[in-house]
Amino acid sequence: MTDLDIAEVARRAGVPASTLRYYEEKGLIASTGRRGLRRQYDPGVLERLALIAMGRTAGFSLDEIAHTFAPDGQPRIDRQMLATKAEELDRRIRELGVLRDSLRHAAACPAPSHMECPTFRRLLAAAASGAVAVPRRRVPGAAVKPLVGEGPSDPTRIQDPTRIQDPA
Amino acid sequence: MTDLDIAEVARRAGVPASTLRYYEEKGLIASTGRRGLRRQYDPGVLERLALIAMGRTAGFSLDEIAHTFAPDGQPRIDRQMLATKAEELDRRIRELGVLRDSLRHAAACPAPSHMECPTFRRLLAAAASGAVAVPRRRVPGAAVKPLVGEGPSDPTRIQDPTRIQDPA
DNA sequence: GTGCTACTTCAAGTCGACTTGAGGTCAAGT
DNA sequence: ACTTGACCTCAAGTCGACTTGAAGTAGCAC
Repeated sequence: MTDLDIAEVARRAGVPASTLRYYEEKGLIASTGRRGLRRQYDPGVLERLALIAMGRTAGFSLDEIAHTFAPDGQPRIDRQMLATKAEELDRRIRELGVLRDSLRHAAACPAPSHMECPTFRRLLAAAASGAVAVPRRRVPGAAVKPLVGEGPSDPTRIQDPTRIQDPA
Repeated sequence: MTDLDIAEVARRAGVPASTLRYYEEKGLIASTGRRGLRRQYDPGVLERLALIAMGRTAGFSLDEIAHTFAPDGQPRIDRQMLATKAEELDRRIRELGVLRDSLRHAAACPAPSHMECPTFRRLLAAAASGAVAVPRRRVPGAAVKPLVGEGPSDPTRIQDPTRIQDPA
């Protein structure tokens, strides 16, 4: 048999064996059997792990990733969902671009205090205005909320209006 | 006095009051005093909160952000650190770009199974090869590791070689 | 002076993705 | 046969950034 030992899979995939057990528990991967106690894996698991890793960095949760695998194990990918995620990612990329520029500017700006630098303040305002949002407990690329359309409304309110405790 | 009540700050900054208390506890913000029990804040706290939000989305932890405020409360920003963070962000942005393209392709690709699509497999390989890494418990933009340079070495090994349990 | 209510404190809980530890098992080498 | 050592299971712990809940308090309207 060409099956791989869990240690071998761990080595090749660059993840600890404990993670493989965890993934198995979550239904993300499956072992082909045991040799003694030890899990054996089909080499194809490496591809699957790569897919999982990719999904993770794209901002999917393990549960979401699990759902993109059809019952038969083949990746049954919801194209609409992918497109949606791609858009979220795209938005996030642009946000981070603004941030990166802000950081670069702040690093180069000669103003003694950054708060006195108009450019920095402008970037700060942009960041605060909701153009940039911080994902709530989620991996990197994940977007936060649909960012409901706001008109040129109340400039005193920044960020997400849904999370207010006392709207009175 | 023009000080703001905690509820007002919460409303304007778009964060729950509990978060403000938490930030105060962590030393990120300070109240100017109390009216009765209630915290009062200088309006400048809004700017500071914006700064904090920006730092968060740039991938700083709250502790790191706290350090970028000098004891006197003025943002004393380490330019070198900013430049470093900007670079990390830049790298992350490029990674996410690859991911986004992968997702878009997968969404558009007519191949019945994505695993049979050469383009998808190529992107997958790129993702698995370490070109894209998933930040370990860290907010969005944070980079993971310096990604030590690898030559055209063993193509069977993917990801981070330092996290192996059983190197035997 | 009595409520109402939004605040207060402090401890504990939550979430996701794993990791760690204790105690046990088994294939292989000597 | 015995030892070794990497695997096994299962429960519990970790990390960061908050949130939640219980129990208490003070400003303001009446």
